[in-house]
Amino acid sequence: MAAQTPSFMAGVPELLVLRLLARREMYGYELARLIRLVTREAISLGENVLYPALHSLEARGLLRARRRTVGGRSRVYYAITGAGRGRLRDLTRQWQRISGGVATALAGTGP
Amino acid sequence: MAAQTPSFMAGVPELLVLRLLARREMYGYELARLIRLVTREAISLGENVLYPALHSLEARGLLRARRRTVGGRSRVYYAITGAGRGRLRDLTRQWQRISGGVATALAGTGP
DNA sequence: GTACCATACCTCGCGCCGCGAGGTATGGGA
DNA sequence: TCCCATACCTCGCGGCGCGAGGTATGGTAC
Repeated sequence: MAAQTPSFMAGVPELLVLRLLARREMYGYELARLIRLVTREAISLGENVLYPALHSLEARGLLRARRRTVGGRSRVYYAITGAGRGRLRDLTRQWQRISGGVATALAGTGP
Repeated sequence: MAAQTPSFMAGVPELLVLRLLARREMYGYELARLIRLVTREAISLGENVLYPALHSLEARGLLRARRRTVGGRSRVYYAITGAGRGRLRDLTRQWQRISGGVATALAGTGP
């Protein structure tokens, strides 16, 4: 098990993307910046992580994509679907269970 | 990206094992039960996860293993090393950063 | 007008790691 | 004798983050 640089990041991009798109439609680059902002720099998703994630989510029917041109710039806007919202609920529950469990374990007595 | 059943578990076994062994020496089977107990059933590590993790941690010098026979049963006891404690500090910091970031993002306004 | 940076999108491949599925051996109670 | 809890183990799949790279355009500075 256990990498030199263990991630704790598995599944997090999917969760954050769904969560932010549940508020409003956005495009990739915007999402990347917002994630840094909303996590107070704690989490920064590279575009090599973000774009494949968006494509996968779209292919699975959790997002819908449409290309728009705004101010001479072509952007791909993503919106969450009904299935996406269901998935978001599941992931949120799972995240809270796991992170709660770890928090409890870390809080135990000892150094 | 994104599996059907996304884990949120990456790195967690390593973190929990180091944390519990920082309290006292233990053997694998005992660890498995204690993790379920200490996380209030939120996290359950299968032995297919736990044993490879222990072997990897030992190979990397973060744990020390010794075989003991107790009550007619042969057990492999693991103890954390100095390097292991350093690693535990790093992992704990990383975990708090990531999980804090996610919590902040999830807490944002809107469903 | 051309150099440069921010914007905005993309792909390939590596390597890690959880996890399902399976296996072995022993002690003790029904 | 059967069966369960204890106690250890391995193999292989598949997902996914991430490093490293690539393309194209608009606006600003020199």
